[in-house]
Amino acid sequence: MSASTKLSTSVKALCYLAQAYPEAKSSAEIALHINVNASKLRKLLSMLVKNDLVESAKGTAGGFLLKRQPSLIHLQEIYCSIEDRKAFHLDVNRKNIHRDNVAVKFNDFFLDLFADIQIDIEDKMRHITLNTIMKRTGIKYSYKEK
Amino acid sequence: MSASTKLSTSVKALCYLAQAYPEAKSSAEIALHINVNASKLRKLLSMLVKNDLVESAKGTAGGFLLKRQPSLIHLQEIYCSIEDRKAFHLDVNRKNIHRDNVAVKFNDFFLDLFADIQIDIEDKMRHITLNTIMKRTGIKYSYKEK
DNA sequence: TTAATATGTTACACTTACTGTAACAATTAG
DNA sequence: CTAATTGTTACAGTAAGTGTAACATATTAA
Repeated sequence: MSASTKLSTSVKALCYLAQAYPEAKSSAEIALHINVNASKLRKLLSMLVKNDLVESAKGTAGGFLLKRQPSLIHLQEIYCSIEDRKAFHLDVNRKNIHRDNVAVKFNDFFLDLFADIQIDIEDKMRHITLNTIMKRTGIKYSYKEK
Repeated sequence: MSASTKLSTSVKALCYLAQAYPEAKSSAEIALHINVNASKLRKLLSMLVKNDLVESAKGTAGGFLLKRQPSLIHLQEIYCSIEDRKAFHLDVNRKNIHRDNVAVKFNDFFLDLFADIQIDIEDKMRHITLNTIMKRTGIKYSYKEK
């Protein structure tokens, strides 16, 4: 699953949970609704659980529940929860990093550049909340305090 | 070869050509110097030739030659020459794009977002020239008009 | 004309990564 | 105890990436 697919799948699932709130939804039901494999979805959701965006309960009446209201969940959190490898992953050739000083400086240069780019991307995402996305896509907003 | 590896390899090769200017260098010699496979390097260089950053000559006295001075070559050109797939390649699930209106709006949302990010990345790269990189990495600048 | 050299492209075997699905242990509720 | 559910692992099948070699094309020099 590419980074973009993972991100959009996660967002769709979160929107669905916001809609369903405060009712918990099973991975099977979410998967059916957003048209992905339930097992795959559980992998994504488990990461969102670890990052405190979603809570989960096992067992008969279990399922997934949004842990925060949509206006307090931004895209950067979602992205960082599901993706540790960066968009512009640095895999500059490390074989010759000890060859000479110039190779090291090249490496440092690109490392800095890619880090900068990564910061820009995350800044952009930090300003987009789940709420924004729901309004933009016309999803009915039914999250209210328990 | 990942996007970042392709980019840094290309930049190293271009710096070497700037250094060697106006002498043409063969792929074998460049490859030896920057420690990559010559055939692979030729693939990259052929793309730079098509995008007018480098000129090439076949035959005995052939090789590759920088076509523009380093201050007039910026990273965005190099990046776009060797990479048509975008850093944040959109492959949002297209299977269910016809399912309903919400899926279409989700798709549009992410398409816009990723396009924005791409523009930011390319803007950043547009402000970095080969000259900048050479200075930063301490490579001697020996490009002069023929 | 022939030999040598170089680019540009194709091919191919090898390996690695991705994909989709299933399976199952752990946990919970009734 | 049974049914349901999460969270994780496994696995076969497929796709993608990797490194190298091979070769057609072009050019120069002898």
